[in-house]
Amino acid sequence: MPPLSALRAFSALVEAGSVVAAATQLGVTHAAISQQIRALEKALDLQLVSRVGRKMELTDAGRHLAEGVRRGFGEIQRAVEDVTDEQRQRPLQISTTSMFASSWLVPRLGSFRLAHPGVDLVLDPSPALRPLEPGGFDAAIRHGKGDWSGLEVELLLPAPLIVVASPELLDQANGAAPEGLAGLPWLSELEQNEASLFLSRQGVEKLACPGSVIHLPGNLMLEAARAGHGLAVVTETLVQADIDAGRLQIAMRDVSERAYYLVTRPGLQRPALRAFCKWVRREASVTPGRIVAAPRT
Amino acid sequence: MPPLSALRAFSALVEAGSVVAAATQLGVTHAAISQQIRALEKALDLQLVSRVGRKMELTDAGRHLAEGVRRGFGEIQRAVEDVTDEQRQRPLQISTTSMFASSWLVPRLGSFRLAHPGVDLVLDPSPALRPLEPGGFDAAIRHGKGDWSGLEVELLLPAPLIVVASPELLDQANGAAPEGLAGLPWLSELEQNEASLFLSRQGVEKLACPGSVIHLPGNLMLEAARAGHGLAVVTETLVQADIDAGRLQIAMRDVSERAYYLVTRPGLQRPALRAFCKWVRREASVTPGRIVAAPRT
DNA sequence: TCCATCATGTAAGTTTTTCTAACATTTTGG
DNA sequence: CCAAAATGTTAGAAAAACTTACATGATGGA
Repeated sequence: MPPLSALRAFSALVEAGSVVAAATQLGVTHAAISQQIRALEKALDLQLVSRVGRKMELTDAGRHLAEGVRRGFGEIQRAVEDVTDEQRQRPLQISTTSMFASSWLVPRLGSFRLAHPGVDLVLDPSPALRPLEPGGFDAAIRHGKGDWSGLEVELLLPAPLIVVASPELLDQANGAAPEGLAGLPWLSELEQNEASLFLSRQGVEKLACPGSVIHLPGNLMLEAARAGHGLAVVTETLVQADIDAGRLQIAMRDVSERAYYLVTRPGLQRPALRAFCKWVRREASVTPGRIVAAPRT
Repeated sequence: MPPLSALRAFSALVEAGSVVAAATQLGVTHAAISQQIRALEKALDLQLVSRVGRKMELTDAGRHLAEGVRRGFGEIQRAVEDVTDEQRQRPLQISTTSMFASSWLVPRLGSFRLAHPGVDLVLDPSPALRPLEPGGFDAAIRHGKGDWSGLEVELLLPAPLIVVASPELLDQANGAAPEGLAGLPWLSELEQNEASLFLSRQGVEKLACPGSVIHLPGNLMLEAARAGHGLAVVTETLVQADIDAGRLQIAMRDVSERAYYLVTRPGLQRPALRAFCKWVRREASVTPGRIVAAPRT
């Protein structure tokens, strides 16, 4: 094994993109970095970077090594942070979709705070699956098919996508066959989320009349749907109560098998994260995704 | 971040289990280790090991840190080996079940060697999912439900378990209803494999008469089955040719959804491994698991 | 085209870290 | 209860990593 300090210098060089930047990052002079890189290349008997003019470029071997070393140091850094006091109290950062957050997670948070009073939570309702970097997000709850490679994926709730609207609106659409839906306005979230992909898969752009798509924030969409302002694509699990109460009716359903997944980094988890995952699992099993009757019998 | 050398000393200490052993492992004196551990604990302001007499014991924080650091250094070590061994051409080590190896993998290996002449393969037909440690196995092909956490899992071939026997034997058993099978001898592999778990799940020990289970090496089992020596539990995919040719007939089938999976470590893969995985994927898609007619129509 | 500027490469000397050697301390097994 | 074996501790030696200082080469604007 080559000296670790040389590997760290190399990792910093790749991350920072230049020798001086890497030096600043590690709090040393550029000469230190330069020497370490040279020593590393000599120790491995291998060229890692090649310079064309002022531009730095990685060789294939360099790229491979950089990626592995970055991961390795990341893992170590995370482990160190986990046991260090400052990070012990760092709040759990959970990334999730805004709809899941408002409809499922937030209403249950009281139970979590009761069970784990010492753990602070930060919910980040973001559209995309944020990278679970060290120091960043601890876990994510995502909607999809569970095919995220390189991550620990655990099924929480089966959540097929459905199209809902208020009963009045559907009656008005006369039968609510797919063709009948064409004339109705669509409610769509501002950001990309679990539903927008469904809309594009189904070719809703073509179905809907121009000007009949209303964009609005996710948390307001359900209210708009209940008020009869249009069709909304949602996950069945989250609007079960509305359906049962007759406030919303199912107009269409997706055939693909989608669900909410708990996504974490493989490997170690700090105690607070373990507690959160355990809690989410239990909450999800208490309220399993129910199988409802066929739409519009 | 504490000094990396201290972390490595700590990692070695945990791995080796004692200060002297760790010192030997790193090629230094015991004093060096002792000092590094002390420095690390001071830097983290945290107790990592606690001694009761001569016995060393890890604290909770120590255990957590040790695990993370071990993973991290492992990842780094692997990356380094990948780029240094690229010249040395360490052979790919593939762990798989003996039946899959003999019936599927080996017959296709010619195509792989043709496509990648420079890559040496080592097949290890072992019953259990070997740990994919750095320097050890690169990939495994396993039979199961794909629920291996912490590993990259990719479905290769749907492979339901079935019970087969020669047509003559089944005729003799008169109808081959599950009850009719009770009197027939069972063929079983010596080692644990994809079939033995099925046997125990189905309670075959009770079904079969005492003395009527023949244990033999996996590669001989199919021949024995063809020769009419007994019932064999196999994956459908691997005996499709025998069934089509009428040499074997299906007597029972498992209901659970099982398949062969390509299992790798998450993260980086060296070029030879990437090539192998790609090849396996293509081979598997060329010969997809066919859906056959119901058994014994 | 040329020169100022900026990023990097190199070498010698200094600082810092890490290791060893030697000795002290503690525990275990006979 | 003592010898052996493992660990803890310290001062000084060895090794490493870093800084300073200077050299080289590329870039871009005058």
